[in-house]
Amino acid sequence: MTKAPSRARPKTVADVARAANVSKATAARVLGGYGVVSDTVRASVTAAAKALDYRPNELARSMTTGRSDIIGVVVGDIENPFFSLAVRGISDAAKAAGFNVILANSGEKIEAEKAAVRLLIGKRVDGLIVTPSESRDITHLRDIHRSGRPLALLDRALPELDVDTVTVDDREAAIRATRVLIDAGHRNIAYVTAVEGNGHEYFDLRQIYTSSVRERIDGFLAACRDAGIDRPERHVRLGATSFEATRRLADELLSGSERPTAILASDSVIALEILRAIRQRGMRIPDDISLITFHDADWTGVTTPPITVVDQPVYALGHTVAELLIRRLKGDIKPPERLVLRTAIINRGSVGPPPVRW
Amino acid sequence: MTKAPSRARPKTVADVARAANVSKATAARVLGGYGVVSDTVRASVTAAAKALDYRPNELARSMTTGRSDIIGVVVGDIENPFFSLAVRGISDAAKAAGFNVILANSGEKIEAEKAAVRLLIGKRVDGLIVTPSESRDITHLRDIHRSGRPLALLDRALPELDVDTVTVDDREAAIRATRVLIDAGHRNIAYVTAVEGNGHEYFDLRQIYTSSVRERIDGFLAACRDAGIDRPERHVRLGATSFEATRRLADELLSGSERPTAILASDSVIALEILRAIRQRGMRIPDDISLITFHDADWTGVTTPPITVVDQPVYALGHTVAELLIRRLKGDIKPPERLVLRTAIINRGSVGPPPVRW
DNA sequence: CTACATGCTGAGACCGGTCTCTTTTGTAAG
DNA sequence: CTTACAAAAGAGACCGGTCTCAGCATGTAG
Repeated sequence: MTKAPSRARPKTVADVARAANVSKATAARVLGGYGVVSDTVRASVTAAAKALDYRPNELARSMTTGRSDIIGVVVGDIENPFFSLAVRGISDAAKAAGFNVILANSGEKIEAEKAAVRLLIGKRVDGLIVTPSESRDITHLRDIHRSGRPLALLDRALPELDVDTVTVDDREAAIRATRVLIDAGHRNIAYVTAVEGNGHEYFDLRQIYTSSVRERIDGFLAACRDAGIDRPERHVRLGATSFEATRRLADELLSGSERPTAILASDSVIALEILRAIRQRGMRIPDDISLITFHDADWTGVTTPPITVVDQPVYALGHTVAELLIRRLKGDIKPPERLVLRTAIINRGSVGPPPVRW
Repeated sequence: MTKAPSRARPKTVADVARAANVSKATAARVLGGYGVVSDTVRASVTAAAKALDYRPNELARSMTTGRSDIIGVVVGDIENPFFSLAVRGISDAAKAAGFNVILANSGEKIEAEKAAVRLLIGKRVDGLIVTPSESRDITHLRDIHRSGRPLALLDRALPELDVDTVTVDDREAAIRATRVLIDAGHRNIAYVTAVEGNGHEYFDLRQIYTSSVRERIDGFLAACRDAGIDRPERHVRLGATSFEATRRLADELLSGSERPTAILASDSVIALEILRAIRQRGMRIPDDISLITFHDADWTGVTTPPITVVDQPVYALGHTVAELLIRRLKGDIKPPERLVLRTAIINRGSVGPPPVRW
């Protein structure tokens, strides 16, 4: 039987000091590992601390020091394997440097993102890593910066915000992926992405407030135009923000009269849902339709056929941005860096020539 | 150009009080939303706070109140979709009740788990949810409990620790899954699981210190013995703790002279690696080998054939344990509950009769 | 023997909130 | 015009650490 929750007040420095017959200041020096103390006193304080089972109150500590050794991370969606892997990169880098990580989910909602930032700032994290869900409303990010706390951006850049940023070459990646499809003979290629949009069809690039999404669409369009494809923007589909939405989008796409012969998906979660829709209609990849997706999610290698992907250095993305932030936390005052990591296409079996119609 | 990190000292209650020409106590009442203040004063304080861009210092706040409105969560591996989904369940329940969540990863290492618990306790979280990585060394968990902070256990029970616990019917689930294979005619079934073990082959159930793992193995063995299978423990493989280890295990299994005709995997990450190994050898499912895995990971439905799985109510697992903890945080003093959620088999296409040899 | 540097310890302010207790103010009854 | 009493505002202690500064003892050089 475990002891009843006695709510025993945790021991404090003062308690230890009393037990060791020294002043609070001296006990604090030993316990906090600063200043200078004689060996004899150190020993007796340490002994008293152990006897009382003393644990420092990190709250009080970081209230006076102003440091918490914590990095706050706000990501769009932890359930997306893209982010969980990036977070591991961040955690590993943080741990190596003696920092801890607090994670908060924004669900890609600007309001939740603001709330998360407010929370983390309130908890006095030393610095933040954010995946900004949009570029229109960034006052909360400006505030972080203004409060003197370092901020670093992950996966999405904000031109107006001059802070350390790590992204991938989204535009290039989209061009290369699109070219793979074009080279295979496709002319009717759909691009499906997760950004919230008003209306799925027509759009203006300036309506896309997430840099990575915009870059990719831009690359997609460029590659299409380059190949002489007419009005490629007709085939861009926005709004794949949930299972259901993606499913609806995919169904529309596959049943329409101008059914694409190839689809490019902007992340593996979307691709999976599209794949399901394709399967359900009894269509075959790559004979009936070709598919490429961003993010080399682990399952993409085990489907039949395996899926051709844009391989992003996700772990490195997280690891690098954390390193940048930590460097800043340690007092580096170099001008902000904007790193762009390279992606690569992994050719597997999901791309073939377009089907010949009657 | 954003303003240089001016390191402007954040505004405090005292600053606001001064600006509004009231006492610190009064300003605090308005800002903290407690006590009673006249409407006029409230208005002027609020205005001053806005003008100064005041943000409360949660650290200082929770230092005096003793509450932080934070739930600490320690899970084995955030990258495992099982845990990310459970964490979403926790987060949703927490958010609904006005709590925030701090996440820490133990990597299934007991030392990291202890460090994480120490950190969270130090940060004075209000309560903890832990997925204990083993049952031998639980002093740190006892300590949480002793310090008066509520603790709840997720997915893994500890008989010696009488706290709120939510698990699934692991033993039953394993029995049912094994029966599916037995009913299909299999007699040589391997069970592959992730627990750290000294030696992969022989083992004693008492050597398994993770309750869910033990329960499942127990169920597997029971079902096998029930079917008259001789020494089924020969076919239990421990140690699938990493990509590489799992791969090695799978290769051994598939190349051995007593190659199993069916495999039961204890989680989807393991199953995926086994699937890869099977594919690479050119073997086909279910003709050459049958496969069932715990956890209805999203990819299991899109492979060819789709994989038969043990569907665990993962989201509910997280949601429920969080609710239990929150109830306790709100002062409920009922005796601890141990909830066991039900699982179900989803029959898909990865189980067939064993192949006939020559 | 005095002067001064050095090492160690103690006293107490401080961080930014909360909260108790006291004082002031406003209002209505006598 | 008091008096009574509630409502509102203020003063200051407190939480548990850190950190500055002062004090004291000892060591060493002049």
